[in-house]
Amino acid sequence: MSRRSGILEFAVLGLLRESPMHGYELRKRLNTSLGVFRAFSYGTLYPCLKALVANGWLTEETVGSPEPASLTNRRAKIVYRLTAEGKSHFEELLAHSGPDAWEDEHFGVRFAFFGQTSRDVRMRVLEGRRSRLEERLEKMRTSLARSRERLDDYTLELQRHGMESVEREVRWLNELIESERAGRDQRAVDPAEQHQKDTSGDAGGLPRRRGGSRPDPSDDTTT
Amino acid sequence: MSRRSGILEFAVLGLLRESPMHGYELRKRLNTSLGVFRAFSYGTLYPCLKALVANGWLTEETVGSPEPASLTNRRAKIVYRLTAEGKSHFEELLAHSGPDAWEDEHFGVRFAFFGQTSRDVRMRVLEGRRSRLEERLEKMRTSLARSRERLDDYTLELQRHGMESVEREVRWLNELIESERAGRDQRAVDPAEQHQKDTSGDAGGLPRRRGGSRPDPSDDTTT
DNA sequence: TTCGTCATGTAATGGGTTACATGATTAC
DNA sequence: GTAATCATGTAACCCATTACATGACGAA
Repeated sequence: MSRRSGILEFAVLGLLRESPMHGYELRKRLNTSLGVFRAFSYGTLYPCLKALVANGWLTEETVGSPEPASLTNRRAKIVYRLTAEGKSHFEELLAHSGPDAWEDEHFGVRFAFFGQTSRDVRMRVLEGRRSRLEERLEKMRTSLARSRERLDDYTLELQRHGMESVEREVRWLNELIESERAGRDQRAVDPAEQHQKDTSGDAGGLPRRRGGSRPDPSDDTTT
Repeated sequence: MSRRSGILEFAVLGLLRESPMHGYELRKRLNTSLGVFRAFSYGTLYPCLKALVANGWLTEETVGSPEPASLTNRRAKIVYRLTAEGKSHFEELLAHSGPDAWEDEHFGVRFAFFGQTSRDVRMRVLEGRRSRLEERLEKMRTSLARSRERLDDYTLELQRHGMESVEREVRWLNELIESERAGRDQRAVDPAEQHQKDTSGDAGGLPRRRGGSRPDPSDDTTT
C-alpha cells in the first residue's frame, strides 16, 4: 500500500543499487547527481525509506550507537541496503517503457539510470519522449496561430521562448537517438559488479563530448 | 483565509482584468495563453473562483438559465467579473517584486503579465531571475566538478544538458534586460482601456522578432 | 560558546489531481 | 443515436513541504 509516487522510490532503489547509503547522504545524491529536476525533503525521504523497508525492498542496518568503542560515532546512522527482491523490483521498473516514462516528471530520472537500462528500453523511452514533445509543439503552434492577434508582445515572447525550449529538447533527443542507433552493445550494466570505471566497453552510444573543466584534484570522498 | 497558492489567483485576476469570463473559458486560457508552465484542473479552478468571490475580488453573474427566451442557452454560465477591490489587489500583486517572484513556479506567470507591469518591476523581476539562475548554475558547476569521476556518461550528459538549458535562459534574460534598458516608456498598460491593439506606443522594450507563420484567416472566436 | 553540518524523524498543512456526478448542445 | 465539447461542481485522495523536535560533533 501507499505507492509513494514512483519517482522517489525509483531513484532511491536506483541509487542504493550502486551502493548502500544512509538517508542523509541519499538525499544529497538525490539533489545533486539526479537533482536539477527535483529536490526532496527529509519529510518525504524518510517515510519513503520506511515504506520501502516494509515492502521488503530494503533492509536497514543501524551503525554507530551499538558499539561502545565509539570515538567516531555521531548519531546512529541507518544504512539502507537493497535486498534481492528490491533489486529485481527495480529491474522490473527499469524495463517498463510505458507512456508515463516519458512524461516530464519521470523522464529525467529514467534518463539518469540509462546506464543500467537495456538499449531497447532506452530507445523506446527516448522516442516516446520525442513524440510527446512533438505533439506538445503541435498544440502550441496551433493555439499560437489561433490567438496570435489578441496576445501582447510579452505573452508572445514567452510563448516563443517556450516553444524554442521544446524544440531544443527535441534536437537533443534526436542526437541521443542517433548515437543510440550507432552503438551496437545493448547490454545493461549492473553497477554493483562495475567496481572501477569501465572505459573499454561502450555500453551505449553517447557522443562523449565532455567540455573543459580542469580535473580538479580536491578529493572529498566524504564517506 | 486559504491563500490559494498565489499563482492561480494571480493568473485568474490578471485574465479577468482583460475581460469577464466564465470558468470553463478561463481554464482554457490558463492552459494555452499562459500555459506551457502549468495546467490547472476544474477541481482547482472552481473552488478558487468561489474563494475569490468570497474575498470580494470577483462578482459572479449567472447568465443563461433565468431567461425563458432561451434558444441558445447551454447550462447556465457563470460569468466572473473583476471588482474594483479585485483590480487594486491585482495591482498590488503586480507591484511586488519579492524573491518569490522569480522562482520557477512564479516567474512564468509574472512574465505573462509584464504588459501590465511597470518597467522598474519588470527589471527587478528579470534581474532577480537572472541572478537566481546564475547561483543555481554555480552550484551545478561545483557539484559537477566534485562528482564528475563517479558519474556515468548518461548522468553526465543529463547534467550537461540541464546546465545548458539554464545557460540558455540566462542569455534570454540578458537580451530581455538589455531591450528593457533600451526602452524609455515605463507606463503599464491597463488592458481594459486598450480596446484595439496599440501599435504606436512602445510600452516596453521587446525586440519584436515574430517569426514566419502565415496570418491564417480562420476566425474561430468561439463564444 | 555558538555556528554549521551531520543525522533522523513526525505532525500539521498545503496545494493540487482524479474520479465522479450532472446535464445541455452540437456535429456526425 | 452517439460522441465530443461545453459547463459546473464535489469528495476523496496523494504527494510533498514546512516547521518542529532532538541531538551529536567539529571548527571558529
